Amino acid sequence: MNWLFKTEPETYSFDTLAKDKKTVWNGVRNFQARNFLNKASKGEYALIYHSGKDKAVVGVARVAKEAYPEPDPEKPGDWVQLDISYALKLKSPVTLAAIKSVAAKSDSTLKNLLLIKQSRLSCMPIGDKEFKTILELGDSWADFQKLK
DNA sequence: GCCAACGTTGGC
DNA sequence: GCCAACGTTGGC
Repeated sequence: MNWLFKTEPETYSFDTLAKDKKTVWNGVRNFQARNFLNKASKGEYALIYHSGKDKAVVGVARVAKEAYPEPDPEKPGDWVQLDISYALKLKSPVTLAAIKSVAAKSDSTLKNLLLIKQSRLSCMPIGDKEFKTILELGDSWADFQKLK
C-alpha cells in the first residue's frame, strides 16, 4: 500500500526531512489516522503533503520502521509513531488545486482520493494508480522508478 | 445512547 | 478571519 501523510510545513517540512534524511513521524491524534499508520509496512512509500500555505504534495518518503508505541506520559499505548526516511523530492509540487482539477475530469483516477473527500484526515492510504498519477503531475514518475 | 456545545483542522 | 467538516466531551 502507498500512503499520503500530511504535515504543516511550519511544524515539520519536507525540506527538513531532506536534511535530516530520517525522522520520527509522530503526533497523530486521530483514531482513523492511527489505524492507517498501523498498517504501513517497512519499505512502502508515502507522499508528503504540506497543508496550510503550500497545499501541495512536495515529496516522497519511505517507511523506515513500522508503527510502534509513542512515548506518551499521560496515556502510554494509545498512540503510535513510525520512522520515515527521505526518498524523493518532486521536480514540481502538485498543488491541491491541480489535484482537484484533475479529479473533476470524468474517469479520473483521483476521484476517490481521501485527501479530497476527507480533508481533515492526516494519514491515509492511496492506490497505485493515484500514486502514479500524482507523481506524473509532479513530473517525477521517472525519477521515482529509478529510485526503486 | 442521544445531542448540544465546544475544540480542531484546514481550505478559502 | 471565517466557516465547513469533523471529532470529543459532558449533561441528561
